[in-house]
Amino acid sequence: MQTLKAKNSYHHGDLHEALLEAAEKQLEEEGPAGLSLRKLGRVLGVTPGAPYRHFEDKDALLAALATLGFRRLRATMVDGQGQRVDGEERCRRAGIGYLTFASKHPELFRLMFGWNPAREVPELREAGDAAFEAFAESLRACEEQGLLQQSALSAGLLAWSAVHGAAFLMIDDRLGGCDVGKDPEAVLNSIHQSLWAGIGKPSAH
Amino acid sequence: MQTLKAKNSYHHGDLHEALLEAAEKQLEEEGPAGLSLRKLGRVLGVTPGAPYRHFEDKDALLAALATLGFRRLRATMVDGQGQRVDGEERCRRAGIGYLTFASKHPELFRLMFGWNPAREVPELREAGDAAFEAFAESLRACEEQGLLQQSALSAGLLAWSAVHGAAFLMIDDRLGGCDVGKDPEAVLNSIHQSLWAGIGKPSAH
DNA sequence: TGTACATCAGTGAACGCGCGTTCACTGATGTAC
DNA sequence: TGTACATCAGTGAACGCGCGTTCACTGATGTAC
Repeated sequence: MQTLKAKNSYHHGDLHEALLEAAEKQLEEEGPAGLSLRKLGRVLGVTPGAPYRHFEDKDALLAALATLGFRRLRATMVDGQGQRVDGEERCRRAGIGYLTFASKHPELFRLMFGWNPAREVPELREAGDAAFEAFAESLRACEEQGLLQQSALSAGLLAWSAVHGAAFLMIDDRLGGCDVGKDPEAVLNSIHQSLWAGIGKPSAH
Repeated sequence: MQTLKAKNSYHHGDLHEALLEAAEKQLEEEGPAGLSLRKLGRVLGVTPGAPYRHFEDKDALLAALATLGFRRLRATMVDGQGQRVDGEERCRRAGIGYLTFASKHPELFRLMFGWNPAREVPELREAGDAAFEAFAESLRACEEQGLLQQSALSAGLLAWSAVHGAAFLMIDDRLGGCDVGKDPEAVLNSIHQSLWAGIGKPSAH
């Protein structure tokens, strides 16, 4: 078994991993249109055919990249949540994780959500659903603690929509008019606050 | 002056408009990767060079398309709002307009928000800002009527985020787990309800 | 420990493709008189 | 109303490009004995 690149050999060592890394870099730097298998090969010092030993075609690479992204998004949210804090704080932290991920990897984030592979890739959808689950869990924690005035499902629709939308508006640089900047935590705190208390005057209801 | 296609002539009549229409159709049917100037020419029965009489390059066409999309999005929201209804109902209707637009023109919607032209196109950004303004106006109406418990700006961040996020989740078909379907009005009503009243128990605050 | 051999991950050359864009051109249109 | 002419919106051919993908191949790797 070898994990490092073998010297004096045209074997790369771990081209599979290297391709994914380089693809992410290329995606972030040049956008989806700038991502090509040939360029990847060039960057890694490998011939154009080499990637096909590791991915069936370009779509498969893209799907793997998106899947990986979802897993990292989930991890970012889960790791941030903690176990010893109450539900509301868990939600807040999950939201911050979400926005932080989006602002650090905007193109990957767009790929994950905007792109659909030509053929179905079950693990991709599963990874996406699992990411949403991390969010849903924090809401169910709230529900169990009696913090919600509605079902976790219904609150989740709004909460996820809000965080997801804020992520896009942030990376598209459309939050100029609002007084929060592009700082994930600031954006999330504003949203969280309004979300929790509602925007309407209580008296009106 | 002529508005109809001249017969027995290679002059198209209104190639500019026809290009935009065909481009939108191509975009919706085959996604952004399937949109090419050459194919547009082919579809319209015109040589590959012809489009360059009307658009400097491909980016310019795309920018024009996105600009047009923002104007229509704004119109959809404004037309739906009405003048004789109260602020909250105006918000609701603007939101429905937003979601309806996204679900009818998902690829255009993605182009409008996800794509950034290589060079700055002022009218594009203006059109985008104007669309947001339609939203903001309905919130200011609420503010004037004393319906909000916070500034229209701060409520607007959440409201816009929520509607924007819901639009993306809807067109990406990620709302399967939530009990609303893909119907714009149903999705918006759920969001609207939670948004207005808040998701947290009042007692907790 | 040494050797024979199957497997694996690369090579390198080639394929066909569709694309964006340019350019000298020409026929149609609209205008000035 | 008729004519000369400038402008305009097309033509058609060509350019170079980078791409995805295939394929027969070969050198390196790891394993069975």
